[in-house]
Formats: sequence, structure tokens, C-alpha cells
Amino acid sequence: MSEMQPPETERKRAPSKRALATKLRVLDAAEKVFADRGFDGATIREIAAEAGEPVGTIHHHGGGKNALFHKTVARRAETLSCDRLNALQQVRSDGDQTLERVLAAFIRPFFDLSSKDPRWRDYARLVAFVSVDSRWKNISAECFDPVAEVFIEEISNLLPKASRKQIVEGFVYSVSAMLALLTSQNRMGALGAQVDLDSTRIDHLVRFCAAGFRV
Amino acid sequence: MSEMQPPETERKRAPSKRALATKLRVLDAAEKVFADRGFDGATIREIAAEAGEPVGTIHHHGGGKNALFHKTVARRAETLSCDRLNALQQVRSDGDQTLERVLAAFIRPFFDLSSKDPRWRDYARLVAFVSVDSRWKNISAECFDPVAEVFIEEISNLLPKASRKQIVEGFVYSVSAMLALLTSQNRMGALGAQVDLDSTRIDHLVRFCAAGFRV
DNA sequence: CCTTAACTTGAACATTTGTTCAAGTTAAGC
DNA sequence: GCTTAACTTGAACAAATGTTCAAGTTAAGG
Repeated sequence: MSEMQPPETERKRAPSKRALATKLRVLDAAEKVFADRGFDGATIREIAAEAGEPVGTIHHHGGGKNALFHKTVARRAETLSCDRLNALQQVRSDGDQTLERVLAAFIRPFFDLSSKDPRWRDYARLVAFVSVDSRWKNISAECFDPVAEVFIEEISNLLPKASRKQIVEGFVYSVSAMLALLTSQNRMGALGAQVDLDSTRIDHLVRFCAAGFRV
Repeated sequence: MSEMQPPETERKRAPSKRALATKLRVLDAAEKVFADRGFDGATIREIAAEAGEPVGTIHHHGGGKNALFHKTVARRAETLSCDRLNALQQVRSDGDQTLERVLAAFIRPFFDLSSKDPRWRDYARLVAFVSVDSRWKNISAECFDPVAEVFIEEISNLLPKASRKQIVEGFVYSVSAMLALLTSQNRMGALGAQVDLDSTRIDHLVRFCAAGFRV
């Protein structure tokens, strides 16, 4: 059950290009299948088929189903965190830290990445699964909470009158709304509103959240 | 795969009290286990153990895992829908339909039910699983969309300038925030804010959403 | 109080699942 | 160009899972 990365010490040889390509294929396939079916609904064999690799390879590169899930979530988390922190840094150096701009620094990168590479859309659905299942709270804590903490701090400075509790609540609402916009195209379609992810939608989301924070 | 209720015609005998009690136990157990583990993570045997019944009984009353899941989600949906519509009716008859009051009519009943009966907390986690997995969009459409439609209509009347798209987006954000407050105690705790579900929290959520709608 | 539909019970079954493993292949490090 | 760590492959395995079923029990309808 303990899912920390193995120490990775004792490696005597660099992985070959072929091996790296295989590992990439495995992670991409895992991301797709986990996003489609969740952890329990996904099977190693389906991931293997998606990757075009034999089952043994999935275990070799993934280290078991649990570890593979963890790796899949963690892989893109760093990119996302960096983009968010860079965006925040940009806001800071511009000197006009409005609530809208700070929230946009947190929210926009996910959409920007999604529009450039559809695999980020799969990743968003995967994150939605993580966020709803308390089994993965350690993964959330590891992959997302540190950056969340930075933004909560920043928002606190902008809203000195609000209690920490209010800020955290608003932040959690904002994150869940963001995931809803990233993943709920179907649902909105069913409610009679065809929503595509253009910049207008994201602006609307940011303003929605900012207005909420200011109660 | 087709999951409509069987016509239920041809029933020649009313179920006994014992049978009704068993069915209740089965549904309660299913609700708990599905809420803890999701559809794929749950097993018939674990539900059976939770209910204190043999496996065969779960199938007899549930009609298979898929049908049992459907029944479990649908069971409380009607109560919830009624409470919401009643609350809306109350707002209407009071004659002061503010956005806050209409949103509260949608949001509060879930919390009121949860505070009276902890099984509604399990149900909230179950609904969160449903909302995140596109496999269950038909269940959502059947159990929740009709009432959602009524509230969207009502909100549209209060915000005549907003487009349908904006209303639906705001509504989806509000629902996801509501589910977050119902289910994310852990997550907020991890972010350093111990949140309990008193009336203040719910007021805050309602004001958050209302402010967002008004952009 | 009968009749019998409805319910209860748990063993049995066919699949599917995650994982292991041993034999073969590739290419990194020297 | 050797050596051998690292990778690849797919067969095999034990455990778990959803479902079926046949025999026994309960109680509704008359």
C-alpha cells in the first residue's frame, strides 16, 4: 500500500531510447484508460492493449497497478504546478495583483495545456477521479496541495478581512468548478448548453470564482 | 446494459414485512459500499457482508450489480427532488424570489437531510462518484436533470440579461461546489481549515454561488 | 388452515484480474 | 566488440468477482 517512489539508487545503466519510448507509451495509455474508467474500472490488460504492449511490460514500467496510477497522476502534476507558479510570478512582477488575475494564474494553465495537447483533457478527467475518492488523498496532498497552499496564501493577502476558513472554502469551490468546466461538457450539453472551452468561458469561470470570494 | 426498471407487472403477491426490511438493508449496505469504493471498487460480497445477508440475497433484491447501483442512486433522488421543489415553492409563495433564496432552495435540502440522517452523507459521496463518471450520465439525466431544469428556468427569470449558457455554467459550478462542501471535509482539513457543516457554511456557499451568477 | 408465490441460503461456475516468472533480446558502459 | 544490466514477451497462477441455481423456508391470499 505504501506508494513512495523506490529510492532509484543503485541504477547502473541509463535507460535506452527505446525503453524511454515504451515507458512513455505505457504512461499515456494508463492515463487514457484510468481517465475513462477510474482506478478500479481500468485493467492492466486494457492499458496494455491501448499501449500496444504485452502485459508484462506494463508491470515492468509501472511497478504494479497502484504505483502506475500514482505515476500517471504525478507525471503531469509538476508541469501544471510550474505553469501555475510561473503565471503567479508574472502577476506579481506586473504589480497588479487583483483577485481575478491570481485566480486566472491558477485556473488558466490547465486550460492552456488542454488546448495544446488533448492528453491534458484525459488528465483532467483523471484528476476528477482522484478528487472524488478519499483513497487518493495522499496523492492530492503530494501533487497539488503545495501549490494550492501558495495560492491560498496569495489570496489571503488580497482579502485580509476573510478568515482562513473562508479562503480555503472558496478555493475548494473554485477548484471543483474548474474541474467541472474541464470535464462536464457532456453534462452541460444535457442541460441544453453547448459549451466549448474558449477564452470567454474561462474568463467567465474566473469572474464567477472571484465574485464568490468577495461574497 | 439497458437499465430501465422491469415493468413490475405480473406481481401476484405483496412483499412481506421481512422482505421489505431485507431490501432496505441491502440498499443501505449498497449505498455505504458504493459511496466508499465507487461502482467498480465495490463488490457484491462486501455489500453482502455490510448488510449481513448472503450473496444471493443481494442479487435477488438488487437485480445485478448495475441495477443495484441504479436503484441505490435513484432511491433518495426522489426525496431530494421533492424537498427542493417544496423549498422553491415556499420561496415563490413568499413572493421574494432573490437569487440567494432560490439557490438556497436547491442547496439547503441536501444539507438538511444530511444533518438528520448520516446515510445522506454517504449518498452525497455516491452522487459525487456519479457526477464524475460519464458512464452514469443516464442516471444523472434521469434522477437530477428534471429538477435542475426547473431551477435553471427560475434563475433565468431572475437574471434576464444572462444567456442560457451562462446560467447553465453557473448552475454546474454551483452543483460541483455543493458536492465539494458535502464531501471534501478531508481535503479542506488537509489545507488547514477544519470545516463543519453548520448553517454558516451553507450560507457562505449560497452567497458564493449567487455572487458568481451575478458576475 | 392450505397452497404456492416470494424469499432465503450458500455452494458452485465461468471469467477476469493483478502479478509472477523464465527465457529471449537489446543496447549502455567499458 | 564484449559483458551484462535492462528490457521485452507471453504463458501461467492464485485470488477474486458477478452470476446462477437448486433446495429449503416463510408468509400472503384465499
